[in-house]
Amino acid sequence: MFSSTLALQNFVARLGALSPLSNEDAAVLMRLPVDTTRVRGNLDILSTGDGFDYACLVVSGIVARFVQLRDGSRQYTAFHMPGDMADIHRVATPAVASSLQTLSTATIIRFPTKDLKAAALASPGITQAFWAYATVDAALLTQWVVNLGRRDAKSRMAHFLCEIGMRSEQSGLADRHEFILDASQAQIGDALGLTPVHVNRTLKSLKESKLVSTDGRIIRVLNWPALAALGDFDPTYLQLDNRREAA
Amino acid sequence: MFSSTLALQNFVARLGALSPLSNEDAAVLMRLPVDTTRVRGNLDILSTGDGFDYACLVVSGIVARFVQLRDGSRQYTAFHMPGDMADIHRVATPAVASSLQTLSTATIIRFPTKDLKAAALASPGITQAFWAYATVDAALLTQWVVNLGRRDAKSRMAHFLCEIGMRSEQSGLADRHEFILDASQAQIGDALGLTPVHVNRTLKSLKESKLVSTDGRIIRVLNWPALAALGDFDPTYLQLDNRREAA
DNA sequence: CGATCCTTTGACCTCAATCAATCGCGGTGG
DNA sequence: CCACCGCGATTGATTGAGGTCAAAGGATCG
Repeated sequence: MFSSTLALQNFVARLGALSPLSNEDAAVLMRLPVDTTRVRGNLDILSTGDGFDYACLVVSGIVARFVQLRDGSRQYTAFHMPGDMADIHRVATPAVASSLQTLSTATIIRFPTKDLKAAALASPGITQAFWAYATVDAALLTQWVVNLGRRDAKSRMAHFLCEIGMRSEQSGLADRHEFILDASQAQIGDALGLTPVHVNRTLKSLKESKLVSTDGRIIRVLNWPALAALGDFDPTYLQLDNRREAA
Repeated sequence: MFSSTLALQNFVARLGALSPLSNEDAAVLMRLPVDTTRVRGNLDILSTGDGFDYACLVVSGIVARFVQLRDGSRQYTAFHMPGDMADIHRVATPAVASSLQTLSTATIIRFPTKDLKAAALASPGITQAFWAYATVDAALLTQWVVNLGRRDAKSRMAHFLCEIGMRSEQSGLADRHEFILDASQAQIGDALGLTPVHVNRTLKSLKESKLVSTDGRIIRVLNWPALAALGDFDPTYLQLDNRREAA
């Protein structure tokens, strides 16, 4: 498992990979007061302006960002995995708050927005890094748009699995060929714009094509190249630390 | 029409509405060298790392951000209207470049990324403002995801028209009840994830319901409340300057 | 005044939604 | 220990929204 410190380290390392961060900057971030909470699954983490204002770092589990429609249905707009900071954009514009929900049981660290803001104000390097981080988040959103707008169910699912696989690998918890996707098929549907039933059928079809297999919520990718091809997946947008790739 | 200076003023005013900007900061931005270009429609403005690196401010027309798939089809991920700065996120992470295309003939101002970056580095206020601006852009992306993921064609179109209407009004060029949407139905389809044929039918159906009428590329909204209700449209996410609303 | 691009409309088909039932599993109380 | 319950996964039958294919009108422009 992942400890709180490791999650924070992972986050800071990714910031540093995106934007130069001095040792002092990194140290400031690592010294932020850490308030770790275990949250049960399927719970809304109301982060909308109820006075107590925080961003949250995922330690374990998945924290999903969503928009709720009037009819009660939800569209997930991001899945935050361990090491990801959800809602960092609140530092820039508190008014644009998003709703967060745990998919399964999760561990998170709450950082008061004002602490993060103070850190940003005190150091241009930190501001730049936060912004760069938020930019990558927006790049994921962009791909999500493409996925929903232009791909059919199988291709969409393939792209989604590839993204989750790469990001699981990045978090250091798994590798792209075998990772846990701790979400129900209904939740996956709310991410992909599909009904639960069709998520099931789509997965079934991917299994029949020997692209993936599942074991509970463990996803095994049997044929990564074929899955990536089906999903038209190009990982560039994830802005992974390619220093590791080069090694 | 809109002059280059007005477009820049509009942009700086919006920045100021999102994040406090000192007079000095605003003056610095207004003094940026302005290189106005007229670009014919349907042209790609390749902004992907070909050495000459710039962000662009829209003066007239629509500049669309898109992702191109292997099969050549496109998904638009943003429509930039007059007064909008496209691609400002390049200041934070040049690696995350997006492709831009003019829909119809447009006038744009190219700002070398390095000038914007220099302005940001010189003033924390400008950095914050740029970041806040990028955050609103991401909020639009989020809505785009919801629109594609959860709404059927009529509702999707309604939401889209409401957004474009509000933003046209914001640019000072039109009002939400009558504005120019200078895009072909095929281009609208590439934004909404619909085929050109279905865009046509959807519009037809909105006209039959007396929600909108069109005259060439002029959109007239006949019943704003009904259109907004159909599209489940809540303009909060646009982060418009509500000082004007209050007046 | 042809050429080209865009809009509009019709006929047909397909992918995914909907409706409905069954199955399997982990928890829980008698 | 076992019957019961509830959630999630799975599957079948049917429907419907939107895609595809094709052709006919309008505009605009050299």
